[in-house]
Amino acid sequence: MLDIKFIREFPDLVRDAIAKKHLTVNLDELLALDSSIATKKRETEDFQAEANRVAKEIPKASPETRPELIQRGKDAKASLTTLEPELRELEAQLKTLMFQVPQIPWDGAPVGADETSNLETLKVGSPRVFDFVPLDHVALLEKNRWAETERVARIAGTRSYSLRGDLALLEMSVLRFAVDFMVQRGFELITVPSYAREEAFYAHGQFPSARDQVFAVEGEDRFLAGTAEVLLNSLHSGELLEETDLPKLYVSISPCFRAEAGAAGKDTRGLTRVHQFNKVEQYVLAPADKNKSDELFETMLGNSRAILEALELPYRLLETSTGDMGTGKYRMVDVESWVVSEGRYRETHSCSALHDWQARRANLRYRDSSGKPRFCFTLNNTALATPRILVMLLENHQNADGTVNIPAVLQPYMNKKVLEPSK
RNA sequence: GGAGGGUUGGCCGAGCGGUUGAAGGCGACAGUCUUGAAAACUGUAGUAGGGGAAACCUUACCGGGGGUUCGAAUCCCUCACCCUCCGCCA
Repeated sequence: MLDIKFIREFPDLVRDAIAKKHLTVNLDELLALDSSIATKKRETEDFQAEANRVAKEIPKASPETRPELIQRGKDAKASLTTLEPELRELEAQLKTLMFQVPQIPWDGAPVGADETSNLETLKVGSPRVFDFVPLDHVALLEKNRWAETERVARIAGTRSYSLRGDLALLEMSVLRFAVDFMVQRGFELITVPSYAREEAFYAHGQFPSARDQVFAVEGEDRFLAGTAEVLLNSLHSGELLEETDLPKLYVSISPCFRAEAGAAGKDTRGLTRVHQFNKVEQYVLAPADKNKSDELFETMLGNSRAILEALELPYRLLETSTGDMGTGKYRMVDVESWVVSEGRYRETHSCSALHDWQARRANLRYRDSSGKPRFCFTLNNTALATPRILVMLLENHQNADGTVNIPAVLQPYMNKKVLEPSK
């Protein structure tokens, strides 16, 4: 959500952002609604003032003048009973539109409709040259009996995964490694539920636009979160934090649920795209300072890069285009890691800065040094997500005999150097 | 699931139909005192809108939403959350 005052003052900037992000938001309607609300509000407030005035006089009034005053109060109220619902209706309409207005993307973002306009900015490490024919991760799973794909699919449906033996342990190890890594970098570990009320999804920005990506709990106002960010973003809703509390650096780990609507036929095999996965998430609540936000963005991106480097995986950075970054975002950099079997990089991390767009929705405020309440800036980034990262770990670190080497940083968690087949 | 009690400003807490945007305390800020700090004393200060050059005027907000009334923090309905007891349970 943007500040309505900002939209009034710079409608062209907003119009430009809508175009760059390839959205269809009726800004003219929004502005028209805004001005008719102003008019109606003034009218309503006049009657409210009259009603207040009368109500104040009545206790002091003589018995003779009282009936007349009460009648005036009744008249004012009668006008209000028609005006107030009209005003409420207009405000509801405005709110609907306000929820759709995007954050202004930064100047450096490539302008384009979708991911084809994303710009590769850095490549780290180079894809391994094999002296044998490498297997894809699904073949490695089968060969080593590390998964229970078919049986579990019968019970839970498609896009479900289940790991066995050393690979199940590796999943826990790599998650724990990522948590430890983030804690070492000064982030506080906080665990959160994987579900939340509708309100939190609006605050996060996923609702209303991407509602179809979210699983709903039947008969309840509860939805399964696709990321811990949904919960973290509402953690301080309604509070008035002190500037000295900021930035708040959180790392969280949670099961994440995604409906994957519209992805039918995509990545149907293996561990790349599943309905439930685990994610270690970085989330930062920052003061409303663009430079500070930029700085934190680099820090968070650096964390993800360091994790991938520790896992000895080649990766690249993509500066996400305006059409691909998402409505609320100021800037997004995707981190993609090398998938041997596909001969390409696939997204494993996504680093975003939203400035105050989310904070306005979630009502995240702090008192700045001058004592004035301000909306915070928010940022988030993946630290690590399984099982997708296992695809990269298996394929990149495989041996000719089908075994898989464990990266040095994970060996202490596994107490071994090579993943062994299950029986 | 059943039965009660609660939710008030940055925090704690009083108020339970009209003069309460809300006592009192803490914390914050400014000043007096002090070499400085503390203590003490004095003063300032809610949030979000609208109008105005300004002084200032005005509207809404006492968990969310709705209602009763000329008038609601106070009464009613509803939802959410918290606490206590009972039942069930990892």
